[in-house]
Amino acid sequence: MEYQEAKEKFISTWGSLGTLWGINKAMAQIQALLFISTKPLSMEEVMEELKISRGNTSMNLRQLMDWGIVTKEIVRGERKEFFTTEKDVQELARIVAKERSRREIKPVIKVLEEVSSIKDDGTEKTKELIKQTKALKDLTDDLDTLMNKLVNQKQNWLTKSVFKLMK
Amino acid sequence: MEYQEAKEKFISTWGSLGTLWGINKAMAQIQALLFISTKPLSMEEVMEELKISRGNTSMNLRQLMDWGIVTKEIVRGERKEFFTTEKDVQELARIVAKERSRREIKPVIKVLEEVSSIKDDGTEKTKELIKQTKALKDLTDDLDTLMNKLVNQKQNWLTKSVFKLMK
DNA sequence: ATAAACTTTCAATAATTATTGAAAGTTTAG
DNA sequence: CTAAACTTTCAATAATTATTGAAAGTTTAT
Repeated sequence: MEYQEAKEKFISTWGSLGTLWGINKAMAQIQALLFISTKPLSMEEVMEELKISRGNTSMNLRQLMDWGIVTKEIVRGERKEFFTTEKDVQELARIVAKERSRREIKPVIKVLEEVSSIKDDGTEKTKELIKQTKALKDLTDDLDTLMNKLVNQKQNWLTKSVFKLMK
Repeated sequence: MEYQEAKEKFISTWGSLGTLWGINKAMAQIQALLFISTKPLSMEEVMEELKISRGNTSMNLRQLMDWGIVTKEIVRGERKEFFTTEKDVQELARIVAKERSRREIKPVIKVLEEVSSIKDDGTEKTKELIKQTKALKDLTDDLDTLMNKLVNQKQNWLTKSVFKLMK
């Protein structure tokens, strides 16, 4: 496999995987492109490489910046803006985990708390609703805590954690 | 909040959360409905409760069965089929984690392996592609391993794991 | 201040994904 | 075997989500 083919394969795979880590295709592809680039890229270059419109590029770069995954670079002597992504995969994973916890998991925990604390009217169906949503809330809470714990240990947290759990 | 409102809130929240665990809205809603039901439900009942068509119900129940989350129940004296979902949240999480690993993570690892093992032609960009996809592959591998380890410990695995990592 | 270089916004449109419903298929009872 | 009861399939359609491109906005150089 040649460089160009490998590059395209990587970008498209990573793009379609976007859903797995909760972002859309274009966003994931832009991030992938920056991730294997040896230098910061301009909007023009991103558009060109991925064959997407200026508007799309602009919006998705903004979202990536909102997530904290991509940052603007100033290149001296250049008028236009350049972009880079976090290059350390561990740091990347840490950012993604934190953001997903904040954006998706925390709000769900809140709803589960509300639902599971309705008044027990003594009926079987109410008891079941309370019991099951409570269990789900506890599980979600635990998963969220675990994720945040994992992710807050700097340096090789994953490897360390895997090792710990193997014992 | 009354039972009916709480129920609807739970089903719709869980439905919109579907993406987080990788399934679609209707699938997630059906699962949610079964999850808080005190008895197996027929297709008719599911359609009725969620206001969705027969075809949609049939297809999504099938998918849930493919995932191993929902099972058919035979109720004596009844011609039609009834459905139940796994009621234990830990077991549920275990099934979901395993399926996502198999369906989504493993295939990505395979692509990352292919891409990261292209011939190093000595250019900077090829080196960068190899280095970064390799790092991503290792991370994904670690996450997958961790997830499977977590999930294969029966009984309170999550609580135990959280505890372990707190030390 | 003006104009060029560049970025953002957003209504229109395209692409994708989910849903319907009716026809075809299957199973069971008699 | 036949008919009723039930389920599945799938082409058509609806709903949702992503993308475009051009106008409006911003910044910088002179």
